[in-house]
Amino acid sequence: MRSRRLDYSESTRSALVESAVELFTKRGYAGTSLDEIAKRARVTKGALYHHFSGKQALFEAAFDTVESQVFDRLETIMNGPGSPWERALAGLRGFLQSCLDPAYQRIAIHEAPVVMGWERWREAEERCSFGLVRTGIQSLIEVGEVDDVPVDVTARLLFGALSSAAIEIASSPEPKKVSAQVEEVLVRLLVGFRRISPAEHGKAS
Amino acid sequence: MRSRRLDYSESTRSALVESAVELFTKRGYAGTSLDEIAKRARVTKGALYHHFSGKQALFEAAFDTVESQVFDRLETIMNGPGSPWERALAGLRGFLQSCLDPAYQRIAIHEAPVVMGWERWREAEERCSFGLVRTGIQSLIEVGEVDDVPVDVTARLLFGALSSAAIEIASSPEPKKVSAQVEEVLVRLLVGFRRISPAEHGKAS
DNA sequence: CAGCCAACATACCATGAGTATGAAGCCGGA
DNA sequence: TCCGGCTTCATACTCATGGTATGTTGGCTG
Repeated sequence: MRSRRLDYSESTRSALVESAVELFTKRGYAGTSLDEIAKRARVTKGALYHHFSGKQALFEAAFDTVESQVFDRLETIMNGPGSPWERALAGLRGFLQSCLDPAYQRIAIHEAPVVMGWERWREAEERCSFGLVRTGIQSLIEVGEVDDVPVDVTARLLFGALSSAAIEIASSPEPKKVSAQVEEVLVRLLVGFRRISPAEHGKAS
Repeated sequence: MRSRRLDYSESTRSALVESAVELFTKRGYAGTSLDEIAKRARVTKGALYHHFSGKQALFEAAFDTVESQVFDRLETIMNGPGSPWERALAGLRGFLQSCLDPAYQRIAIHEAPVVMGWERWREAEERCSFGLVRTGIQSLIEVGEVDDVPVDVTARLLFGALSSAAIEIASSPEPKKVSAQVEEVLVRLLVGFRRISPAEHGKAS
């Protein structure tokens, strides 16, 4: 039988992470103090340091939560129905949508590479959103929809473009308009990579 | 006649900026202390705070120097000889080359958006590298080489892709190979945007 | 129910950004 | 040439904050 203490423990831990996500999103990593995070979770710094080895570790926990949320969502899209091409387009829209979440944007896209270090961030992303972009391109190539381009590099380029675009969208006064433009350009871009005859385009997009 | 004091003053100021560039590049913004920067410039924190209002201001000064270096280089390329298409490709290579500089990479690309805030970074980039990408695309459209895509968004996408690619290149064990792949994919991408007949491709690339 | 240990709280230390004040030397004017 | 002022910097602090060391409480286990 599950111990009562473990329930409590896990509860405070998740409260800390949740608090961290909110505050890191609002004021950034450097701008938020551990006392503040602990206070918002209604515990003290002692509890925080019991559950996490330090500020970085807490940030990575926050990163994991926001990242996994987006990942779950995109995974269902990418493994959903439709042709690889359609799923790729749907995934693209899904990613742009996800990037509108302030938490994902600031924590996972903006600050994570700086706070965690680029190498570690890259590693984590490999198993998450970036990994999906990668496999998406991979499958498009395998099915023959797209020419045989270097997968890693192409995925990196696309991911970078998507991230920038997402921030542009979020910080724009007219997100809807910019979002539509981004989609237009991206589709145009992907179509440029296609092998299939132009007759297919209307059907896919 | 130029005062002697002004010479001294400017000298220490530039020494501080130079020191800041080196240390920020090596250990990042959060990882370097002002005492360290001042010590390397053979002055004390008092001098530092006389010339700059704080750590952020010093960072922005460092940002400006590395950014302007790259800008100067790219500007001569973009305003150089050749067709808009050729100059665009040359500028592209120039940018990738510039991104291999650790200082530009860490300060201007990685940390600046976080330290300065994305809005301010965007503003600064508008007048620098990003501005060049923008005007490059603009002129390609005007000449009729490229379809009439939304300039702002396309520039943002391309710039994001380029930045990511540059980091990928720099942190790769085989930079040459990755760099070549990036160029391949990018050219492929730009060609997808072209209107002109495929016969022109060989000449341009 | 005894005592042990996880789960915290409290009190402390060290570092580093920012500030207040002081000294030193260049510059212009008498 | 000498003097007042002002720029340029140095020294000595304060304060916020990440991290640590130690104390305390309450559930669980034999």
